[in-house]
Amino acid sequence: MAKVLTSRRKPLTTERIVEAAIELIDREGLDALSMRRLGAALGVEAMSLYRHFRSKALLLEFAVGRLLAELLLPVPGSAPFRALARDYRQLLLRHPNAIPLLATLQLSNPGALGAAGAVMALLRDAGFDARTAFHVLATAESYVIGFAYWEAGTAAIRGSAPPPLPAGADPYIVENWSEISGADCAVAFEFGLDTFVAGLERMQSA
Amino acid sequence: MAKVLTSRRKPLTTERIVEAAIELIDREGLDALSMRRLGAALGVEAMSLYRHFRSKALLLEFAVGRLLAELLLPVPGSAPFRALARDYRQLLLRHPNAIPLLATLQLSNPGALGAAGAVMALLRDAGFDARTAFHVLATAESYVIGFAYWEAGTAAIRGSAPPPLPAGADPYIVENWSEISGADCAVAFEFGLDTFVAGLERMQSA
DNA sequence: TGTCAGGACTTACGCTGTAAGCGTACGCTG
DNA sequence: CAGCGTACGCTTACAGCGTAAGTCCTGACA
Repeated sequence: MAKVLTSRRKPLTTERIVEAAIELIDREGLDALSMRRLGAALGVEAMSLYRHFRSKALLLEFAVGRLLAELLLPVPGSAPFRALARDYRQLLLRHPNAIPLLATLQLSNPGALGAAGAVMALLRDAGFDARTAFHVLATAESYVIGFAYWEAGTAAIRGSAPPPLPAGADPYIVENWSEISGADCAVAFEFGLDTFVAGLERMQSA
Repeated sequence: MAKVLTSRRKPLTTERIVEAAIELIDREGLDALSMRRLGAALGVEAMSLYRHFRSKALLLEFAVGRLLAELLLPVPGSAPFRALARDYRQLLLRHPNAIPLLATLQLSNPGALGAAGAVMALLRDAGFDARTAFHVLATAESYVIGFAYWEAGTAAIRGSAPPPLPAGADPYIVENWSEISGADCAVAFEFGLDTFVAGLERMQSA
């Protein structure tokens, strides 16, 4: 099985392809990831990639798994619930072009299952039953993913200078436009996180 | 300006195009919306659409605006905060194929600005300052959008029968697989909403 | 040395968004 | 009623996409 390639060209492997795909997505965006361009980045023709992945969709699935592996999964016994959400957010900030990929991931993806398992174990240790833990997981994941989209959708109004107010906006928005356009995403994220955790504690104590 | 077309063909208008686009997305999915197919649905060539929209992206922006118009915006004085989130969720459930469109909408979109203004006015009446109202809006929108993705990403495991457990899953997941795969999305959504509102109340009273 | 197989390459098809230019028929003006 | 301007739909064309099918080279082993 051991290959000794004397050829100058490094052999194509699934790992190398996935790595290059993520690199290309990070650098040039999701739309820039075409099989031809990915091949070119690897010094290879597009069709050669199909030796290793049946389809582009499958390749992307592997890329998602690879990205999720960057998550620092919680050590059992620790209770870094906030830290976990923050860590996931950091992952999305490191790979903003991959957000749609992570948003549409299926729970059946091995990487996702691994992460979900770790989080649920954490929540079990905190005293949640399985179904509630699943709900908490759903809520947290929803929030982090949704917030990433919110951040992208409001990025345009967060330029250094308060941008020109779009015409026809609601009076209350006009009145507070500088306040709004000056909002800090990190603060906004923490606000939602605090609110959610406060709600969890209140419901747990009730 | 008034046109009296004696021709048999109804004239193309931006409204008719947007309507047809949404119809096509709902019926056949976002990927099925190509300029050629949209043209065909309207009895027209693809390039004719460019008389009315400079690009496909612009057309989609209008479609988003049109979809947001379906939202039942709150009457000032009422306090249907939960109802608003639910209403947005219902919109996404009515147009599941358009979720990526609504997720990536820019706040500069007139439809989005209108909705945001109404929600912020509602929050002001409830006693929030502008910045906090903006944070609440961000959190709520994030949650609803993110939850739609969660729902899509877990749809596969919610078949009528507990689906085959993927190999290599975490033991805790294996143990509670039936509990997990039997989870009800409506219940999960309400759980997160309750948690969030409870947190808001607690932070407001503190 | 002969054979085999794995992996990269070539070609080709139907699809995409859209730039550029053409033709026609309507509605206004004289 | 004649003629014109222009709004608007049509045609052609191009580069790029995912990928099915088939070819060919090269290294490994008998």
